[in-house]
Amino acid sequence: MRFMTSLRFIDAVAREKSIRKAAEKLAITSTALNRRILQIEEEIGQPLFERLPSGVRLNTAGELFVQHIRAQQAELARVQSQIADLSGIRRGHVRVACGAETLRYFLPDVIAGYRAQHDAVTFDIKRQYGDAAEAALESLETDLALIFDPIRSSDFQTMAAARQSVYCCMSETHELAKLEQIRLHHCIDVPAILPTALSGIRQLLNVGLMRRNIKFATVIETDSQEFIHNYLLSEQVISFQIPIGMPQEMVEGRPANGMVARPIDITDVPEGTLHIGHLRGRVLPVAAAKFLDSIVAAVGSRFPDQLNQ
Amino acid sequence: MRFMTSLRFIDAVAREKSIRKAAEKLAITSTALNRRILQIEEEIGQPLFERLPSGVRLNTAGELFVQHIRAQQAELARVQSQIADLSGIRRGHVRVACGAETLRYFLPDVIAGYRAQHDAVTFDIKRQYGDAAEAALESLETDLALIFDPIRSSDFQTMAAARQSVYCCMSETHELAKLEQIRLHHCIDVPAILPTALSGIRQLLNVGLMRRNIKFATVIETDSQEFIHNYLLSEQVISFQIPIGMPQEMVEGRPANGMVARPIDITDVPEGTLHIGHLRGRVLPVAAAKFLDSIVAAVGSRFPDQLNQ
DNA sequence: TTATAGCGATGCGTTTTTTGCACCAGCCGT
DNA sequence: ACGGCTGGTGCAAAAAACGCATCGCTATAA
Repeated sequence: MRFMTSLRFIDAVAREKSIRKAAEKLAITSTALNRRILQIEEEIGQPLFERLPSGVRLNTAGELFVQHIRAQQAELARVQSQIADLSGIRRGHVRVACGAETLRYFLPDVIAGYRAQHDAVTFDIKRQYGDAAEAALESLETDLALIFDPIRSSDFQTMAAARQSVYCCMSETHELAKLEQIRLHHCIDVPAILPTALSGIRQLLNVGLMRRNIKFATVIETDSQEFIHNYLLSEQVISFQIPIGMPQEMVEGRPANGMVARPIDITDVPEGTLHIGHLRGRVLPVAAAKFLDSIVAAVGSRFPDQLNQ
Repeated sequence: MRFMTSLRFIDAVAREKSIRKAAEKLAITSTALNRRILQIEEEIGQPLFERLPSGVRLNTAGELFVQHIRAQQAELARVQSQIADLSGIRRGHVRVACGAETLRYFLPDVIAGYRAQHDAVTFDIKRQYGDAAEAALESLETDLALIFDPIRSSDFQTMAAARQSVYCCMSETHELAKLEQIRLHHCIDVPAILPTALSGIRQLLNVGLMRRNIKFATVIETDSQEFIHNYLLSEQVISFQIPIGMPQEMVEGRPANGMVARPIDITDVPEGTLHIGHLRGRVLPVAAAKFLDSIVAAVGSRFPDQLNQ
């Protein structure tokens, strides 16, 4: 979009906090970029950036203006999507921020289902922890977020929610696999591989551990579910997951790919909530709104007991 | 604002329904304007205008896009005003649509009071009947509206309201001036000068006339309050007005400039409501918001019995 | 202290974009 | 059939944007 160029440039400089760096990313020279910015500042009537020896930084006016630019970009995207929609071709682009839990089985499934009907819609999936996802929503970098506990900002509008209890995962040959249900005291000094402290699952676990004053023998801490998944088969360790992050047969207690899952007593580790929603007050582009409908429907069919708004 | 040029042009063409006419207004050639539009249409991916032999007309996509352009312009104005505001100088521009009633005494008074404090704020006052004012709000051509009955659109957000009963105005030498209160049957066949059928006052009068099956001897029908005002002194005719359209002493029954006002029994002619507000959901520019505060305060002090929201 | 490297700003010649003129094709009412 | 209106197009001139070289400044390192 030609008429957005200057605005996009300002946004880029605001992000990079440097004209030269932004210019490089935008594939133009710093002088051209610099002059565009000077020109806009002149039109506004006052500077938008503070000039520091190490680069630039938004001043108060700049903050306001950049906020406007981002809102404007999101609005334009929405209108474009709406226009594309009425010509029959449902094309568009959806940006999703989600945690590792939904990334593994749930999202690929829902997206594949959606794209089977609307193959002109493209996706941008970003794995982000709760607060980063919320920040991305607020800066309009993302349209939808799937966050597993906790929600901090009141600007998050939940469109669907699912209660999720924590399961203990391990190789089917693991000692604890013989139990129907796991209590935390079973896990004392059992070698465990845990997600990082930022993850919602980890935070729920911590609640239980603190309450009962229990410690795992934490072998590895990682933010890679891929790694956890593979490692469970290489050593007799336990790990933790919520239903939406597991294949259906594992949730039902049967082994899958050599692994099994056993529920943890909820008196030991409380349930968490998976929140699915967007920035409060935002009107989503058509594609994003329709895709959100798909997600809500998918959550509803996988967890029919849940109350969705 | 350089980056808005193309958008402003499209808006102009949409208004003029002709590229050549719009080009003339914008002081450029039609070819330049034509090419800008073709370019944007190409970027959007589909035409925004239908080409007719007599000019152009927005198609559905164009409607959506122009709506976006106007919202975007209003938003930009708001942000600019906000930026200007934080640099201390409260400058800005406020666009008001109002009926004839508030135009005479009320608005000049409030605006003068406001400008005494903020002389960098400029005003654009448009006299418009109710539905035209509401349309102007919706197309973002105006910021505030003061409408005297009835409100049709649910997109109008009332920020202050005042109940207003109708008064009968006449020369102080008029026969009816001797009465304390006027009943409609007093006015049978009395020569009267009336506002046009679009005015709120006229509509309230019609209610009473229909109910009692009474007719005035309508001498003149006009939309000019100025004319009515002057004519009352030239011939023994009656006219009608609401308190906000009269000087204080007239409301209290004393003569002003050779004229007096007498209340009409509200069982004959119902009270109406003066609505002051803006487009629902719209965030007003700083100047407009502050000025609205002034209006609300002024209404509150003139009509202290009224319930303002 | 000097040297250096990084930053944004600016003068100037070049390239790209936009504009205006002249003109075309189509439609409408007379 | 005509004149008058519409939007669209080829081409040359005007204007804007761009890239290069360079300046002044500051922070960091030697």
